[in-house]
Amino acid sequence: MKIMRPLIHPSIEDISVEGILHALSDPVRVAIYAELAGSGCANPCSNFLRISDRPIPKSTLSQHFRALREAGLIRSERHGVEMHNSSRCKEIEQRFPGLIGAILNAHKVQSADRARATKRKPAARKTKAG
Amino acid sequence: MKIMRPLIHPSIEDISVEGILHALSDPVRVAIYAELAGSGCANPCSNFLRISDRPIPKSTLSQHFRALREAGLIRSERHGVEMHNSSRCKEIEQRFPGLIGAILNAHKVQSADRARATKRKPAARKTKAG
DNA sequence: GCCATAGTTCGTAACTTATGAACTATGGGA
DNA sequence: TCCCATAGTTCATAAGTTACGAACTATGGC
Repeated sequence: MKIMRPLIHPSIEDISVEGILHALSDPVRVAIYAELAGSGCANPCSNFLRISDRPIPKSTLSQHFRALREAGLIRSERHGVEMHNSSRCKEIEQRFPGLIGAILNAHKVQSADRARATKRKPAARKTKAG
Repeated sequence: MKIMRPLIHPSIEDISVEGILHALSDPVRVAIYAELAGSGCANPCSNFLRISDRPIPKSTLSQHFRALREAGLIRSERHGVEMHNSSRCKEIEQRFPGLIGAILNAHKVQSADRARATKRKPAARKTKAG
């Protein structure tokens, strides 16, 4: 029988800057994390199946949540059939003051810039830069 | 004959948060970048051959500099036989205020924590977490 | 021209990530 | 209690990324 290993949540002193930056260096994961950090309450994974322009397969989503969890960014708890995912931002704020806020703010700036650019020339999509 | 392609420096509006975070999610690259951002003057690549606990092969170093450069974090200019690498932190500060400062500060916090931990049990090395 | 120094490119082996298929885990009926 | 539906995980593997030695380019000095 397949093993369902327990959820891993690193303790605060085992969270690394590199791990945080790596976890948030993926556009889907920052988007998820921004949403979680913004909303006060815990969100199930399935809320995020359509966070990107194309729907995300649930195996992929599951791996993204694992990446965020194991980097120490979120806490996941099973509640019945679904997962309650919430940001660990207060703990991280204590260890690395200002880090999460600055990243989320930069992400917001970038989203706003992109929304403006898209409004100007709506046909241009999928460009990596410019 | 092999092509030596010109150095690529993205313009400020083409710099992405994800790109910055990815570039700085590598321990060698944050260390290099922290050094460059801290020192006022431009540094050649060869200054960093021994920044890590084990010496970094120069082909690897070259790729790390390329990653930093193409993420928009540094500017590299050839001066004679060597490269002058300097941080683009002022430009980035304009686009993403507080981001670089928070990351460098977190990196400093983490280095300090690790130095203390190493002093307590000096034999334990190479552990990823704890 | 030739050598030394600094850095880049290329090939490839090692690692990482994305995803479909098959699975586990839980709760709600019948 | 068994069966089904829903939510998420694991596994296999294909696709993509990274590290590094060897061979190269580029520059300056003699």
